[in-house]
Amino acid sequence: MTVSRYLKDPTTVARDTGAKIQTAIDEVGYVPNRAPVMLSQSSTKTLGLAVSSFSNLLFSDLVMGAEERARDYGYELLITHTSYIEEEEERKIVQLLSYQVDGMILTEPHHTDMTVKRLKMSGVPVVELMSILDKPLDMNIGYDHIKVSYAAIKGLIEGGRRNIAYLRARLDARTMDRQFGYELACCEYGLPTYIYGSEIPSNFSRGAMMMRQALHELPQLDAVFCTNDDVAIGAMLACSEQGIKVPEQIAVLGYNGLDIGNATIPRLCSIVTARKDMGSMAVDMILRRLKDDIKSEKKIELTPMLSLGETLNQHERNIISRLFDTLYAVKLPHKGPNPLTVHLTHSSGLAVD
Amino acid sequence: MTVSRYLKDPTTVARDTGAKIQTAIDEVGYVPNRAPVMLSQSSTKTLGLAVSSFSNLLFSDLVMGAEERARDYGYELLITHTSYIEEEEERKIVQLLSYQVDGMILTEPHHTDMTVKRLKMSGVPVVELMSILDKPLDMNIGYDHIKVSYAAIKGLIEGGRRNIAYLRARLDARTMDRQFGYELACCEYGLPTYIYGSEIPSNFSRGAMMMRQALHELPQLDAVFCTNDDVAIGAMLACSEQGIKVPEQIAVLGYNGLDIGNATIPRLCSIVTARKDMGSMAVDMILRRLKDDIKSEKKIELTPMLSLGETLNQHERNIISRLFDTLYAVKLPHKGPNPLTVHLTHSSGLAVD
DNA sequence: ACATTAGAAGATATCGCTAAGATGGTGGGA
DNA sequence: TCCCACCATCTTAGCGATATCTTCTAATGT
Repeated sequence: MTVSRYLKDPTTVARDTGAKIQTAIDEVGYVPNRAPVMLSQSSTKTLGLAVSSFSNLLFSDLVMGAEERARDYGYELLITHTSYIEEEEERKIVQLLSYQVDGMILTEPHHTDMTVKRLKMSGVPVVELMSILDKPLDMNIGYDHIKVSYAAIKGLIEGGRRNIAYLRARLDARTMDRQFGYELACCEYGLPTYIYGSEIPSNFSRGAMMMRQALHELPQLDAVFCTNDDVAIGAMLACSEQGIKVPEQIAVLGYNGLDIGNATIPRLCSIVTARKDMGSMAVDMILRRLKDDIKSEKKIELTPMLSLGETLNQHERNIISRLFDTLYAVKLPHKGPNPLTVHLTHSSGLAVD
Repeated sequence: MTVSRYLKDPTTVARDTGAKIQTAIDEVGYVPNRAPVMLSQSSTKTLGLAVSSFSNLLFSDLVMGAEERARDYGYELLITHTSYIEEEEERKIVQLLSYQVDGMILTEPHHTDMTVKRLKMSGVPVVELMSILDKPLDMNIGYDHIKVSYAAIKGLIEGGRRNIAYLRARLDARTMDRQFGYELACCEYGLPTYIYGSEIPSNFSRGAMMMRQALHELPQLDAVFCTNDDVAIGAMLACSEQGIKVPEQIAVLGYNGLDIGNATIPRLCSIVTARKDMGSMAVDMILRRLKDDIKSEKKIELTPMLSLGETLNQHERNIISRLFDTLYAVKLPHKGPNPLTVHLTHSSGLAVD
């Protein structure tokens, strides 16, 4: 008991007793067993985070954001990945719950029935990240990828592009959302849609291969919308290989705004998502809920930005940026500054414990 | 108790009792608490894996290899990352040990004294991956990056290159090993060394920037050895931007053999490390140790391969490949097939439980 | 010298699961 | 009819940290 008290707060123990304890701890390399804490009903100061993949750089930023914020408040993360598969997510969520996490952050929009039941019954706060959902399990932060893509394609069209292809990779939910927004915009303007997908498992090469195929089949092609930046870089490589000028002949638009896009010449123009911020905001949301159980914020829809890359011309970038702003003004209940900023300012004043 | 028995093996319980239990479990979304298992001294069927980073694709392959193999034997992984920092590794290893893991896989070669003590005293099997170490904590699988780099540079020199630069990124141990091998080879042939490093935090852009600087300062440059494939791709982009022909004017050699390198034109020639295999071999090693405590294999030095990329010419690739083979023949105690193959064949017959 | 008190250390019970052993209830054979 | 065997289920104890309560120790004032 004295040891326990010493570990929690050394000043509650007599000085020389504390010294003896510390010596013994160093001697044997003692590490507390957290099982008893998990057994008692008390908080484990641990949050679970199930990202879709470790091989997509998208999620490493998210992990960093969540982990930094969690550490600020004395929380730890248990991080796992679901491979974009519902059944895998189910397994991993069982694992996380079995460790008695205090909260859970998820990045996939769809879950098995059993997963939903377990999360509801466990009573832990849950944040679903990445996409805005119609019926979130609990809390939700993300983008409406349909609307975002619709606005981006609309911007390309209003900027003068007429034959826009969509290059997609893995068939996850977000890829389909983007496709839907793309089709919506093309349809509205009576323009044709060209969709390319490939089964080669590599995003980078996949992008190049799809682009080669598109260039081969569509001499009239003047823009490509890529489901992510890896695919977009691949597409750019294919263009440069065939001597096609970007953006003069073909515009290339990426999604997520990963660092990669800043290394190419020209730099890739991409729809930037606030990955790190989503991670830290999710932790904030959960901790606030744990602290005073106020269900204030349940859903935060974010507005993307457009990166400064030159694979769209200036005029097109301006149009899309303006459409993104409209998007936001239309969607949110009241006008005001960017919701991201509002939230971060607000939450930075959050005091947990 | 009956519930416990049912969960472990449903046939040990009367059929209708089992049905009632299952109904109740589904009803409440029951998830077992693993704290009691952690409390008792019994195996948790859990291994800890501390990779250096989630933002390096290198490690996602490693995670996949380890996780698949672990699952085959009914084990789970707790995955965390150390940001290449010893103190961060110390924190994360305390976390993993506090969960009573049965084994530990690490990817960093250096540890704090306290970390070493804790691992030793905990008695869990430890595998250090990536580099061959002089004094491994316990078991060890990896490459001798000094020798590998030395052989690669020697091959470039014997192939006719005279002004070879080394482009490095983060100053981790493996980067320094590669630099040492590079310097050794250049020194042996009386050739100058040119080392470029940058503080820009992005690997991809960093590679391009370093290469631009090298091209500017070194008109005589005829080869670059890159500490990883991200940097190498960046270097290739810089070459293509300045109209420099690869490999005719400048050879580019990468390290790790990530998929990215197969999407470029020409494809990147890279030193391929068996990342996924290292993950699964590490799990094998630990499970074998746990099973029968035979300390048979303690250290496995792997031989790299050279990818088929065209950023070196055929002649150069042949020389380096031959040197890699020599490397292996020299190093291992007896001649024979590639140790990787040997091991995998052997371990695939491993029966745990 | 003794009473009082603050401060330090100890005792106890608890969490959920499971190994091992105990108990209960049924059917079949003598 | 009685007893035993067997299968199904129940009881008990124990893992390690900690909240709470109790006990011990030593120093101070009178």
